[in-house]
Amino acid sequence: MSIDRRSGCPINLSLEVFGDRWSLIILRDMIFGGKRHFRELLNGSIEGIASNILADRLKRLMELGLLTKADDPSHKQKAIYSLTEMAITLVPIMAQLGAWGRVWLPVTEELSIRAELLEKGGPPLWEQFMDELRHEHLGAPSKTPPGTPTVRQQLRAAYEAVVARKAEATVD
Amino acid sequence: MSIDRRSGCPINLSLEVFGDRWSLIILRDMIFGGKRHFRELLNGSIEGIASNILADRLKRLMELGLLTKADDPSHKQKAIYSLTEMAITLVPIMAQLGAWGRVWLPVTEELSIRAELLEKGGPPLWEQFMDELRHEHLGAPSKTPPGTPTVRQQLRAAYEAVVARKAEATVD
DNA sequence: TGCAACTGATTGCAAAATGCAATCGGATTG
DNA sequence: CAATCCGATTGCATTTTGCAATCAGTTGCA
Repeated sequence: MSIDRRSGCPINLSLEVFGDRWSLIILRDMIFGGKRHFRELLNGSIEGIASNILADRLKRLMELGLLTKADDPSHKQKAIYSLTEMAITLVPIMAQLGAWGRVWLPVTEELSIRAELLEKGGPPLWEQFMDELRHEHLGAPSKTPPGTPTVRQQLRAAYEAVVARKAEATVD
Repeated sequence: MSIDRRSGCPINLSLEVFGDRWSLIILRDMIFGGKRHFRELLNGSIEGIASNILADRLKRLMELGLLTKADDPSHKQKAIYSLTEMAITLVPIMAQLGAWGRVWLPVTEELSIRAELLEKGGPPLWEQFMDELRHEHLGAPSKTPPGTPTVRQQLRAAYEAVVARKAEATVD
């Protein structure tokens, strides 16, 4: 289930990592949704992944070096998954993918608001977000000045603003 | 074979477009390799796609609006495939994918030199390249000043420089 | 005129991946 | 001590993929 090296082209090799239906969805939920546990990923995502596929992909992503697994100290049978630096540096790719999809595909407003925020913020915001992820997942010291709202807070606020506005619009 | 809208998330929808093993490879060969005919794509790529898969993906990419097909006036049964604007704007994604793969995956130098050039050139070079692609595939007037070396020429020159250096190194 | 080579595909078939539902043993909660 | 939650695993039907062979129409050349 590891890489089979169809060719040494970077685009081909990248595709061998997440050129399937689920790997990038799982990483999206971990990066943007903050999901760390099996059940969160299983029930939390809109798309509804099957548990056997999830188990298989988590294993595969660990073998490829994108995730690590550790025991959750608070709960003996709970495992906590962490992003590695390799996975965290996917943020710019996710941002570009989101920006492209927003332009060309029938995205829904609630779900594309995050992509819009990331697009507007540009590389500086991506860097801040990666810094936060390194802090959460790798225990690295955060470089962002205290008091700055986190990117995840901004993402959540933007999402809820859209939902609230939509609810209001249906009342009118 | 069209999009099934598992969810309206931009990343999910993007994955439904090219979250398979071949679609992005075909687009890569058209964008970077300048391939326009069935046989060029079939025999030209390093990875070796099967003809039925190629036919299926070309059809699918046309249905999704990423490619168009036209008769080649010089040859009654030759078809010429063109990139649409939707496909041309994948260049930044390709660049980011290449940059990521170059850092984290066992790429070969000959095949990653293009990714390196695109990374070093940054967004201005991507824009120039997209402009050239619009000229080639959509018949748009080119905005790049005359005399400027095309990006494809630069890509080719960089590739051949690596190959030549490697050949020399084995002689020494 | 004849024929080989080339054009964009199509067909048949085996193997692999996917999706779904049910289930597992251990841990925790009430 | 029963119910629930934990990260998975199993069995099975469906779908997708990969490979080899083949297709009919077109072209170049003798």
